[in-house]
Amino acid sequence: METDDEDCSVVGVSEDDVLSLEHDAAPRTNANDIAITANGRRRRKRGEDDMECSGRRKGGRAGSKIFSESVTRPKERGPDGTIDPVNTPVARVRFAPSPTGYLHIGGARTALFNWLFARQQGGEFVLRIEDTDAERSRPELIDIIFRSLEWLGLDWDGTPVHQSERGAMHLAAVEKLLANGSAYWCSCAPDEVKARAEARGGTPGYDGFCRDRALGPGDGHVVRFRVPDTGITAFDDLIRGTVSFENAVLEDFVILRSNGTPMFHLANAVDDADQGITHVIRGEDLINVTPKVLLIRKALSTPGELIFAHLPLIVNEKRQKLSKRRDDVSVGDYIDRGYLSEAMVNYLATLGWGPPDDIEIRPLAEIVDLFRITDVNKSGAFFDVKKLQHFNGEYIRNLSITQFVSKSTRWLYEDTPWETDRFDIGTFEVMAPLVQERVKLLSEVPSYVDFLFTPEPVIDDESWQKVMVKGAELADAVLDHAIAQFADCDWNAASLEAALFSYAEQHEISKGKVQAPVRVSVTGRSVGPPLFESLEVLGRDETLRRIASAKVRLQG
RNA sequence: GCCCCCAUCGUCCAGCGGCCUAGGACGCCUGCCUUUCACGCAGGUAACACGGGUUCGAAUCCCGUUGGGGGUACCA
Repeated sequence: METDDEDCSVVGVSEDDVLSLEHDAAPRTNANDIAITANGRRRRKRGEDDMECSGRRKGGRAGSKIFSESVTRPKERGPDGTIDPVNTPVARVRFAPSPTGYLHIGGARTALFNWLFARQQGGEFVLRIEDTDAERSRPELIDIIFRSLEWLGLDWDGTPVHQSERGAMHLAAVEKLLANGSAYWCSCAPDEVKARAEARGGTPGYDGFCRDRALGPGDGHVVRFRVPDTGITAFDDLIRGTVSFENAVLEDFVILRSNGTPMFHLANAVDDADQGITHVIRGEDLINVTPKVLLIRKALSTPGELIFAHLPLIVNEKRQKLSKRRDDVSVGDYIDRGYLSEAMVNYLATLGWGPPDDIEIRPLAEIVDLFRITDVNKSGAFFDVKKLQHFNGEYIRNLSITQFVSKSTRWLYEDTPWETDRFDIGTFEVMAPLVQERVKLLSEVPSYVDFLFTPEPVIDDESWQKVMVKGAELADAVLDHAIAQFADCDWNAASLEAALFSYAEQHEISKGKVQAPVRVSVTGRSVGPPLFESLEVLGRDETLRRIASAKVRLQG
């Protein structure tokens, strides 16, 4: 089939949004020119306005604007905007996971880009569970996938459709294809197909053996689609331009299994049509199945045309597609490690796309506004956990104390280094602000406050070695000084600081060196929250007890 | 093998024929701030894969090479 390369300009992309880039900046109108490149892709031209935007980044954290207000955005499109309110159908996209595993990073990104596109277009984002393969589908995973999407904040429209429940419709389509000659029954067993392929020279693929045998249904029979021998099947991709395949290289693929269930291509083509899907946004790993789906649609006389956008793959350090098996990519695992969904979604949005003003960390509402599917990259993107962590740290620091405490809850009560009944939320709340600005992951929270809730500090060997053993002489002297001073000074951070650092002044030693032995004695580690606040919270008796105990240990 | 896709700092993104002595972010390094750590601040490091065209002019357009990835199932 020859797909007339129709315009992809049905895609509505608002180019006249009013942005408010900083709280104190007056809203400005951004009128950007549209240019259509040779291959039909819409590109956005940067105007002077944009230069002005990027220069408006001083003050505040560079590249970060979590605090900013969400943008105001007029719903109506400009006179020469891309949405024709009368003739353009509402964009309707779908995320179609198959429940063969947890939602992983790649799936999350695909869902996100679909969601971004739908929300920006004022269209719909629907879910379809592609569970036609009963062997591999695990129903219990469906709910986990939903919950992961909810965690990410990607809300969907309507009720998710389960492909497995639409068998009748798929079968009807197969009947139709059989009836109009676009498909035929085949009795070749997989190993027969393979054997013949090897025999004729190693080129894999089905040889069309049963094409004209006029077989009917039967045990072990499948239905294959009759791919045209000539011609090309092409489609326009919003990200890649025109992609075309010669029909001759496509084999007659199976559309109905011998157990009577439909294959992915068939169900996919039928359901997209039935659900009124307008745009298919998915990973590039599916680009090769597109001609098959297109061929089926044509043979079924499906009206309308799908618009595709194949996203670049997210890859691992070896530049391979993320795999559930070898890579650590389950969204659930990231939740468990203390990533904030806002940070995850924000980071995912920067994989394959970047905002025109280079400000990467920003509220989702702004990303919805700025996102252009046509500006998505073509090449694979490495999932950089380091950068994700940086985003996460930014988001954590921008939480209110209340939010921080609340989001830390599960790390305070589950699998903690302390006995639950020794934990005191009030005590934690005092320390919270000091912890919040130091962690990149919520899972790190316990290590900053554990010394307050365990009977004894958990001694970190490396810290002990460095401060107490190698610096034994100083440590001993400082500890003696601390014991003497702390015995009767006022018990607050300021007094404690003055009391301890008087040693630093007397002996002309840096404060850093002086505080170290006390820190290790009391908290077990050489790093942690500010020392004097920590001591104030711990209390005089326990502080003195730990210092004395450390001295004993130092001796022994 | 065959088909498809891709190619700018280590990584992510910007670049849309002159504004590029290639910009931002993460990372890394240096310094400042500082009771540790972290934050913050000021710097630094570092890239147009290669070869041909087209053009007055190419990171940007075209072709090829090389490299990488994806697909090649009665998975999706």
